[in-house]
Amino acid sequence: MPLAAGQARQLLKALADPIRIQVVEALGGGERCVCELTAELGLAQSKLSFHLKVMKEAGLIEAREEGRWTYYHLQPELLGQLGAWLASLACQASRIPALTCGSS
Amino acid sequence: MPLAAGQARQLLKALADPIRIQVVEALGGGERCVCELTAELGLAQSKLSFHLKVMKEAGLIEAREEGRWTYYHLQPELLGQLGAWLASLACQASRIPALTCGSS
DNA sequence: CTTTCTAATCAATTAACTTTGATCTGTTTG
DNA sequence: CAAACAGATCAAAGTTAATTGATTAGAAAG
Repeated sequence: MPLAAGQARQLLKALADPIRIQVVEALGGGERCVCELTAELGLAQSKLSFHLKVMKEAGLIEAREEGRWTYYHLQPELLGQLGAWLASLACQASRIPALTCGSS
Repeated sequence: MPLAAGQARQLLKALADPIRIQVVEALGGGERCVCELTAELGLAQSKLSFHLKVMKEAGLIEAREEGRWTYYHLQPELLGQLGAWLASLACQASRIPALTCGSS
């Protein structure tokens, strides 16, 4: 059982936003501090901070404080579990063997 | 390249709702008509209709009309692609080999 | 052809989420 | 310790999404 529906919902909501997708993709390249993210994505500090909070509360990302900087990184387990949850739904709806239905 | 970020966003938004997750799970068990879904989920007809529309516009589900009934079913390809997109993000963030990173 | 049934749509309300600018806290530097 | 910096937080405003009840359209049955 990969993930409860309630937690899946919170993760999906935390991902279902263009800015937050950009953040996830940026963090896919490795840990970033907030100042790097504001520069890379061209966002106001407080706006980014809001979105980081939503993502952190969903468990999608984690913060690491170092001096006066805060570094964020993806929390890959939950992302993977969400992917598996979706893949298993897709598999229920069609028996395409390439999709690793509910196994592992 | 599993899925564009923009389409992923629309799919995620279409999934990020408790009612719509219930619908997806119900449709995971196979095609259902609207009247069955209203009964199973205990929803007002117009409320369900609204959510079905959101999901259909995202490409998550498809409708099939038959007489005076409309049957809905999952569109497994997009679900699978979304799962793959998430899994590849998870893989970027950690080299857990069990997650089929970007392959196939 | 009128009634009934399924389901979509619409307008109005309500609720949820985002953005913005300001302020506040903690950290480093001079 | 004062100034500068990184970030979080907050309240107000703006925007988007969801709920509700009523209406509408098409299909089947009487």
